[in-house]
Amino acid sequence: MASIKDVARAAGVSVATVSRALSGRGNVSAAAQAAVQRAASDLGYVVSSSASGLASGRTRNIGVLVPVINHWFYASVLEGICTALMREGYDTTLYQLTKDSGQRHQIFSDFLQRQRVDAVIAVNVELSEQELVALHALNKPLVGVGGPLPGVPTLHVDDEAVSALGTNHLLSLGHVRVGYIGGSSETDLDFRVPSHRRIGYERALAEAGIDVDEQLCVSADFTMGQGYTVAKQLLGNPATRPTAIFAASDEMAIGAILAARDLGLQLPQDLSVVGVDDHELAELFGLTTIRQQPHQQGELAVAMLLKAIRGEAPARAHHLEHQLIVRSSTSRPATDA
Amino acid sequence: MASIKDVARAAGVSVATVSRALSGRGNVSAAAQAAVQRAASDLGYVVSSSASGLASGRTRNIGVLVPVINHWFYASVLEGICTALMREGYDTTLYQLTKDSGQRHQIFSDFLQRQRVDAVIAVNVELSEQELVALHALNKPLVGVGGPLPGVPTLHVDDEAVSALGTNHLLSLGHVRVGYIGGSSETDLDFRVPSHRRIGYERALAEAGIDVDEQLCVSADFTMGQGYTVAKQLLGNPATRPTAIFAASDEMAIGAILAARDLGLQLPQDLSVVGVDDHELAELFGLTTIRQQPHQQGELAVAMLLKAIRGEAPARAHHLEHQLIVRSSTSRPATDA
DNA sequence: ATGAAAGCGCTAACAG
DNA sequence: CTGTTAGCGCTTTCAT
Repeated sequence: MASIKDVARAAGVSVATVSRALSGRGNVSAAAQAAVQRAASDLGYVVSSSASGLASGRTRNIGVLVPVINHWFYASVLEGICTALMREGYDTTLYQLTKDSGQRHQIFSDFLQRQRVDAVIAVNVELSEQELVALHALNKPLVGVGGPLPGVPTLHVDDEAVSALGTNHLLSLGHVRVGYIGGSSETDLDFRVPSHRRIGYERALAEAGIDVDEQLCVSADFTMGQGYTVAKQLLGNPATRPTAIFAASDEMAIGAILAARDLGLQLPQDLSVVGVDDHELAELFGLTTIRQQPHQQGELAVAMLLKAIRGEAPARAHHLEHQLIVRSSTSRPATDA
Repeated sequence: MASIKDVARAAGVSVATVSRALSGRGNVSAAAQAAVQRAASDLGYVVSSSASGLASGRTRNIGVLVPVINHWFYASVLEGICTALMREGYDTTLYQLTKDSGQRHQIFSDFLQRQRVDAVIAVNVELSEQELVALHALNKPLVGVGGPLPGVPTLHVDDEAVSALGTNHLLSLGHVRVGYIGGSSETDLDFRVPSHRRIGYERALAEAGIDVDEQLCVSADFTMGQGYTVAKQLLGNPATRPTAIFAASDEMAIGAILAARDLGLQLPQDLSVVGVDDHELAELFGLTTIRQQPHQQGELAVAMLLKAIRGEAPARAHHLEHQLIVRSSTSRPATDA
């Protein structure tokens, strides 16, 4: 394991010059720069993260907090983060923030305290007051993605606008009985998203002069399986069934499509469905949806964070773009004739 | 930020004793132990990873190499790894090994060289000879999950046995025309899995005295979308269509089920389908499958690695259990009458 | 069982 | 622009 001394010797300069040449901090003559570069690559020298971290206080490592990994949205954001960080020479250290309070406590009181990371990205995590305090007490740059976090600049789509758009798409096609599949109050606690989505849905209806029919609003946990289950309930009774459904996630929307098929309903003649996400499966099901781009959200979060680390800008919360993608799951309702 | 000196002072002992008490290395009297523990928690002291790493050479951090994150299998393994490592007080640092050769090179020549990790878990990554050499040159404990890696103890299911089991299930039901959806030669390079799965399929047929019909064997990329596409081809011609399909992943199997439905085929009367994984969606589709438990594979990999780190055991490659889960997607073929 | 002290490998004043 | 040097906070001999 070559050390900085070896490089200094080989390059015929002092260790300080090596440090400067390799880190790009401080002035180094072109000649020295070249000599160092050459010696370093000859020796296969790479700066030790521990030594550098100890001396400088900078680790070139970012902590990422996620509630679950095995889920399209989180995995996509994580990929974006990881890709962007790597490009900048940063490592990504992953902390899964489950429901287990012991584990959570350990993360905030040990893992994040041991100075392994320069900053933290929190993806859609819901924190207790205490946890939030602990996070801020780190005194490190923080960026949120997804759910808003008090005091933390956060990137997320405008959930209310998203669902208003989806609902309006259906209303504009002529649907009047528009169902809603959202998050349960339980998942509400984690995401804060469903309630905003619900509000957007209700707002769109109100603007169209339509009353909310509680019978048409059901809750699931954002998965395809639950989407299927609740949609079957919603669609089972031909007398009360909606002609269209707005689902707060593509996975639930696809569950609803499968339920409709199993009930013998044809899309879009008998039922229109709109989702949210533009999940990788949306196309396969011809699902009309509102696209959000989690991968890109991750990359953006990294960009914001690095700015903060470099002291360039006071990161600000930010609404991300969303876009209606119309496919074959929506059309005008069948005329009752 | 309290340092070890502060703790030493507060506990009335030397820094050496604090270090010993907190790390559990070396002998410490019960009294000193208690005093240190108390002082540390009073001060909210946590060992600095950089300082400890620099002094000891141990980082309490494990590097995980994955080809992609946004995929059920990888995300599940990763969750298992992350959970198990956290339980042991280790951090998880993620390296996504894409196809980009520049990025890959950077990972092996920089990221893994900077001594940030004590050991590496490689999940289903296919390495070049050079990369493999670089990995071994780290001289750190290594464990593989999924695809076998030369010279690295690896955990994985017996792919040949898995597909032989799936195929045999279909044969035992009386199917004779059994199709196969496997990986393409392109994905073969990454996984090495498809070829083993293909071999198991062929072995099962051979043992039943059935010749492989190349017309019935198609390739996809392990996704639902491609599974759908190739299955439509496979099932389109009623004269040549198989009565059963064995797919090398549940996602492809589900794609095949969707294709069959779109072609007006009833499962399991007109077509039986078997997958591999026991993906979270398998139940929704009533898919008969061979379960492998990636989350558990991740946990096991961690256990093996920690043993190696502690110098306890020479980790050995290992076949993991798999299990046939019979659901409603398989039955006897319809009698031609 | 405990303490003193020598590093671990690097960075960042500081002096020139 | 460059070199010297004092730490960064901890671990680990080596004594005692």
